[in-house]
Amino acid sequence: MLNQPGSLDRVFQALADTTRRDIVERLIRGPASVSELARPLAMSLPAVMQHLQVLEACGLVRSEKTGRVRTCHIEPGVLRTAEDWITAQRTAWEHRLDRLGEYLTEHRDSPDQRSTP
Amino acid sequence: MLNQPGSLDRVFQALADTTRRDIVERLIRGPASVSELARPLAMSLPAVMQHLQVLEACGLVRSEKTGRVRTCHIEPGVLRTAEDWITAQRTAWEHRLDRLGEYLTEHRDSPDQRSTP
DNA sequence: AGGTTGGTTAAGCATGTACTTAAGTATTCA
DNA sequence: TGAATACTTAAGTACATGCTTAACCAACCT
Repeated sequence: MLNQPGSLDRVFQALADTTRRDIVERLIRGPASVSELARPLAMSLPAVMQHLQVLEACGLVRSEKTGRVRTCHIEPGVLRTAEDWITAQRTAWEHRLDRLGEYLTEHRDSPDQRSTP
Repeated sequence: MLNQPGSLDRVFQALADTTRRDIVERLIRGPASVSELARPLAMSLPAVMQHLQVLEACGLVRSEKTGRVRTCHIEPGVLRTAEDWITAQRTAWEHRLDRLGEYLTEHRDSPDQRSTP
């Protein structure tokens, strides 16, 4: 749908870090403030903020500040774009296997060897 | 199943690059040699080799050399591990929405405001 | 044998990533 | 008002990434 060219790059990049995936898993269970997110993580607050910026930059997380506390929550739609790409590949793979199977049963008795039909 | 701790890190990292996703999309349609993979890509052969090393390091791609040509093919199981993580998050999110919906209909007439039930 | 094809290794370079510490700025509470 | 809380900004560092070019090796072909 509304996918800029480098959009998948950023989403997969964001997910390629345990800390960031932990943050996503936490936010899936409900919104949280920055320091709530930081509490279980073994790193400084600024480091957590930088992870949050990565997650916001790719649209996985939104946040708004009220008073002095910033509350973060997920935007689950972006997870879909990543999931969709992977699913598309896997289903393409399975279709290929199906076609390969058809080919093999059709040519069951002719022993000609080609690399890939 | 057999997931080392940093395994998802490597898979998502591998997918976080357009060139590498292009290689995966190509290999989904069937095995290919290194130079077949390199042909449509606007970069040197060594650069392609390095991308292939990343894809092999995370188990997304296997390759074997016969004669002087190395043939690459996908290992679709690893795509599953990435897909599974994302799917798990999305379903957790949907369950949360369901629980939230139940809560709201049950307390439809009591206007007490809590942040997250 | 000698050249071409297909891949590999090594080294170097510019940028990006994942932190750190130190020093801010607003809010809220006592 | 003045201290504690909740972030924010800036700057610096160490290491990883994504390329490049140059040189090299091992089939194959003629």
